[in-house]
Amino acid sequence: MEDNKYKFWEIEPKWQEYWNRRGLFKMEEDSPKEKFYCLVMFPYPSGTLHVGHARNYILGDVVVRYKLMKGYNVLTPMGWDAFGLPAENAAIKEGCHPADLTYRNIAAMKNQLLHWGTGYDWDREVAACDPEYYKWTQWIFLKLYERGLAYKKKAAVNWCPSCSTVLANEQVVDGLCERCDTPVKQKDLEQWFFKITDYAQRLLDDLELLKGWPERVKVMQRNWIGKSEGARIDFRLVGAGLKPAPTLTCFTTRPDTLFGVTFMVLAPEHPIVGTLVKDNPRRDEILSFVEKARNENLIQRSTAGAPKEGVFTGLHVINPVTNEEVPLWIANYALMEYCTGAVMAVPAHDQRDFEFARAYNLPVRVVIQPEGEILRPETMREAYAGDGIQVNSGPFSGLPSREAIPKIIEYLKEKKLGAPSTNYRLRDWLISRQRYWGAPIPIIYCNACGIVPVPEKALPVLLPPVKKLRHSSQSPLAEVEGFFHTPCPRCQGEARREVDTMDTFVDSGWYYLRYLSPRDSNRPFDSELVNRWLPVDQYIGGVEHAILHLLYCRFITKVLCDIGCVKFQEPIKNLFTQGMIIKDGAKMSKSRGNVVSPEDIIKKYGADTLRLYILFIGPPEKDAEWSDRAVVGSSRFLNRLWQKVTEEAERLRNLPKIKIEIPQLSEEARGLYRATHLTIKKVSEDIETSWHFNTAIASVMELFNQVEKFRPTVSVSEASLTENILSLQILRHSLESITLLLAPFVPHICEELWEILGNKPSLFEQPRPTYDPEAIKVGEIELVVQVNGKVRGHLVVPVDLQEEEVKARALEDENVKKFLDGKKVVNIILVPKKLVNIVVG
RNA sequence: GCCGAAGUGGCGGAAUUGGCAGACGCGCUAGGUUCAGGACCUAGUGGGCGCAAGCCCUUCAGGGUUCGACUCCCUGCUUCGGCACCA
Repeated sequence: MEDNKYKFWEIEPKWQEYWNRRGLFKMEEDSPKEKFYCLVMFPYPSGTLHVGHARNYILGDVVVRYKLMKGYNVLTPMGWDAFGLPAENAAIKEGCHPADLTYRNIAAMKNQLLHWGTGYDWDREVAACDPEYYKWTQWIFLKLYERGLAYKKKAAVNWCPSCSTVLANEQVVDGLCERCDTPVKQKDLEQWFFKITDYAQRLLDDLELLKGWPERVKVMQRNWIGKSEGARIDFRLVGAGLKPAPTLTCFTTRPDTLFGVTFMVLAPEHPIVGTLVKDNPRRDEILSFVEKARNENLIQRSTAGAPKEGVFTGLHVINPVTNEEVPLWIANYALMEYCTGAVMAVPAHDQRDFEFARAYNLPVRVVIQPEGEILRPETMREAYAGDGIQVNSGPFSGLPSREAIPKIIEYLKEKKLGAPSTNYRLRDWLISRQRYWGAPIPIIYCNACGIVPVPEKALPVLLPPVKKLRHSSQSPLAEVEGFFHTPCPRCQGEARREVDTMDTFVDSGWYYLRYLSPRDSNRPFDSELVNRWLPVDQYIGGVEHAILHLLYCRFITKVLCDIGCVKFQEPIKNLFTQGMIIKDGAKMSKSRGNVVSPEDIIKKYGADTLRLYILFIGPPEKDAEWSDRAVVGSSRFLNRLWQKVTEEAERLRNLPKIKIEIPQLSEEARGLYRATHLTIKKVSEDIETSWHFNTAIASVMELFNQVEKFRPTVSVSEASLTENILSLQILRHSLESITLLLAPFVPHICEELWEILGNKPSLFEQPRPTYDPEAIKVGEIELVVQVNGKVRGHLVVPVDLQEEEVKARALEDENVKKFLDGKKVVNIILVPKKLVNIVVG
């Protein structure tokens, strides 16, 4: 039966072409239907997509097709996160232009997506490296600049010597460059920043609004923002002979330990250090320590548990509440980036201070005594950071430490010695990159006018062609004279362009807005459309973007909202973070050589098998181990389904339509009808409530196993003609239901089978089946009978049988009786429709 | 160190207002079909005892609550992820 073969290689291109022709994935501009914006994280055009990426896009496609069948007006756009380092590095290596490489990769990856049957509105395609796109990335920079949210400062920045660029804090992992694992160095450079810290509190507060986000992502963002509440406390510096005596302010979350301060430490980078060493007899010692600490590898210096080192300044500060003079040190564990760079040290109650005190023989003073033990400085082996009762704390002695905190803050405030303060770990977003392949920062430096933003109408600042890219320690654009040489837009005098480009996270921070009017050359996005279509109803992507990308999107949206360009505070209503696909116990990567190519699977089994296996592999939010062998299971199932439908099609297609009346069905047909509707219910619930497509598919497989066993009534007698037709009708109903239920998962084969069964395409314009409550009603149910919690028998009873009668029948069961023999029935527990448990003593 | 998630057959995984543990699939075993290989079909498949009916054990370990625990509580172990000299 060669004809009956499941020819996926013919079917799949045919339907892909059909959907495209029919415009199935085009959003309808004016439609009374409810909108649904389904967004998948746009890929970086690296060259090829592996099955891990496929999971992302297939999940998105399932949602899109499901929503189409539910009658939504669906927006399903796709684009390319096309600027970035890898393309530039590859271009240097190959001696070509990154644009050529990028567009070649885009073409290849687009082709992949087409073959997976994932549906997008390709008319809305965007690429971040397209001048028509980055023009508006630059526009966003200008808007932030106008509001004082983009600023330039000299800062010690993270410098990757291998990528020869600055990295954002977020791109430094364990002191190493996120991309190439090179140890990151500190370098002082003039850099552009976005003032995301202004939005720290709002970014934190509004996490509450994100009901449709996974909890773990919100927790990660919360930790990243890192809010700490406490106080700023001023300590007067003495001994330097300076008048007036300068004040050193430190931040603490534990004002309750203030009476236990026995010294203070400054970060080596603290600006006051320069002043302190003047006329200081210890000058050389101090400067050599500072020099050493500043040159120390950032990884070592900023790792918990690293040895505490410092140098005494010879100077003292005054504890504002005790008026006691305590020594001032400079120590490697104090960080200039966090808050004021000065730390009041309480060795008894802070582990780092404790280690430092022990190393340099500084006093330890206990001011909080825990319940049930007495701390003695001489015998302490570590700091006690918990709660307790205040001791040696002047007027606050005797108070529980929790209660002392607000009282001490209040006291400081009254005496003008300090103030309540909130601090965040979040730093401003460093966006300057000394690289070529990114959006140029639209700024001009004029000798006369200073920093001048490029006028909006002069956008885009185009990336100039370059002859040959190479690795260098400065921005490639600094070598293109025709680029940086420019008249000042204000005075027309001689001026210079900024030669740095923007971090690519700026590009991806707003792309979801551009999709609504991707070809509009007059504005970045159409506010009216954007306000109608956003927030994004469903965003799908990898959890690796939980912090950076998603935080930046939220930030940019809030800024645009403040400017009045959009009317919503949060861009993403529902977020789904899918798990990784693991191979041989590790993440797929070219260097590991464990990449599974979707194309290989498609060639052998077809795109629908690929899709089915990826969806069946496990719950989509969890990581899953890829198994080449297990793929055949999905292929087998589709083949069996194909065989069954094509075999039955002949007699089902021309079946006279008779309304299904449950009472007229044979027992077998009624069973199948019921199973069909239970499956419809189960699949709908799995999709709606949990996205557990693996169990949805399993239940369809179960139903299909039952369909294969089903034998329609074939009787010759005139009287049973209706029964014959009805039983075939049920078979047809089951097969059609299976086709409709599976359609979002395996769309090609389902379209084909739908047509073979005598229906008109596209089945995505069909409503999804809903379950018939009548169909799943039953007259009899099976109960479990337990004795002392162990299953001893089963009981089939009418649903509405009286409780007493059910109990009586349970006691009659032969096997149950064996366990009751000679024992006393203490209790009988009856769970309606589930079980009877007989408790014996 | 802090925060979070998870631990169930040979494997991926099912089962949650606490109610038959192991659905579905892979693999494996036996049989059929096939010139052969593959594909396909039928039956079986957590461990132990038994001809069978059935019985005992089993959801990381140990305790607890309950008529009943993979599910809830406590203690511990392991794995993974995030943050980390953040004052």
